[in-house]
Amino acid sequence: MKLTEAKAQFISSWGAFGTHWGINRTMAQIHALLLVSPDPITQDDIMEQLNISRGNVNMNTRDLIDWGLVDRVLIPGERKEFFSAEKDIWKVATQIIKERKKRELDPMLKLLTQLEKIDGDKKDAATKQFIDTVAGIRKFGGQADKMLDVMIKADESWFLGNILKFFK
Amino acid sequence: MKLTEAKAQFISSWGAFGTHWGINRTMAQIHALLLVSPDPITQDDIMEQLNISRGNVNMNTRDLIDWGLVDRVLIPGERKEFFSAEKDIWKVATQIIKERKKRELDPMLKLLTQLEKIDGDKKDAATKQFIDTVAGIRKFGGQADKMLDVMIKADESWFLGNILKFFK
DNA sequence: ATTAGTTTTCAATAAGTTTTGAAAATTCAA
DNA sequence: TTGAATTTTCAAAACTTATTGAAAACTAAT
Repeated sequence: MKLTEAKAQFISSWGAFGTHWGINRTMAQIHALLLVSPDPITQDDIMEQLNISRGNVNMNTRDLIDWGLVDRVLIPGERKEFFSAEKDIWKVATQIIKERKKRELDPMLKLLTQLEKIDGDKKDAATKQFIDTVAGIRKFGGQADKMLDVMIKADESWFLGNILKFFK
Repeated sequence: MKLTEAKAQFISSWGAFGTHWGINRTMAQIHALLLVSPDPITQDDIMEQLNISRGNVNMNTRDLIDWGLVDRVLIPGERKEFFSAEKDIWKVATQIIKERKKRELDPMLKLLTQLEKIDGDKKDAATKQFIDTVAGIRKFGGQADKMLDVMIKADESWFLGNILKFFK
């Protein structure tokens, strides 16, 4: 397989992969393109390589920047803005975990804590079932939350070194 | 807050939550409804409680069954089919992990392994960058894969007990 | 201050996904 | 068998989300 073909394959698969994770196809493709580009590239480069409109590139690069996965780069003497992606996959992963935790897990845990406080007879089967289910999810979520916090703070080599010992 | 209100809130939030994870709103809502129902319920119950069509209930319960999250239950003397969800959240989580690993992670790792084998001059910046990026993702994915395998096989109390010691 | 280059916005539209509902298929009891 | 109850299917419709492209806003050089 040649480089050009491999890049196209990677970009397309990364895009499809992203859709399973609530990330839109184009955003994931732009991210993939930046991941395999050795140097920063412009809006026009992205438009041309992925065959998408300027507006689309603009919106999706902005989202990628909000996610902390892409940076604007200013190149001296150049009028246009350039974009580059963090290429260390550990940093990419921890950044995504950090954001999704903040946007999804934390609010869900807050809600579950509220829902556990319902008034009602704890002897009633429906009430008991509800409280048990909600409490179970909340406890599990709380453990996941703690675990992810440690992951975010950890350093890759420490983490992988230890996780392998743990999961011997 | 009263039970009915809390259930509605839970179902609606679980549905919204699901959309961030590539699961459609209705499927997540049906799952939520089953999670908080003490006894198995029928298609008609689901239709009525969530205000959705028979076809929709049918398709989404089938998907939930494919995911291994919901079971058909036969109640002696009843003509209709009943549905019930696994309520142990650890089992729910490991089941989801197992399925997503099979459907997404495993094929992605297979592809990345292929892409690393491209022909081309390893001295060329673009080629080198590509191979490095792909190899980085593949290695990281491989570790995640191993870790998830252990989780799937583990028992909840063992896992949470140890993970807390690990992440002291 | 003007202008050419560049980025951003956003209403219109296109594309994609979910839902409906009625017909077809299936199941089961008599 | 027959037929009533139930489940399944799937084309059409409704809804949701993503994309375009042209106008507006911004930026920097002259």
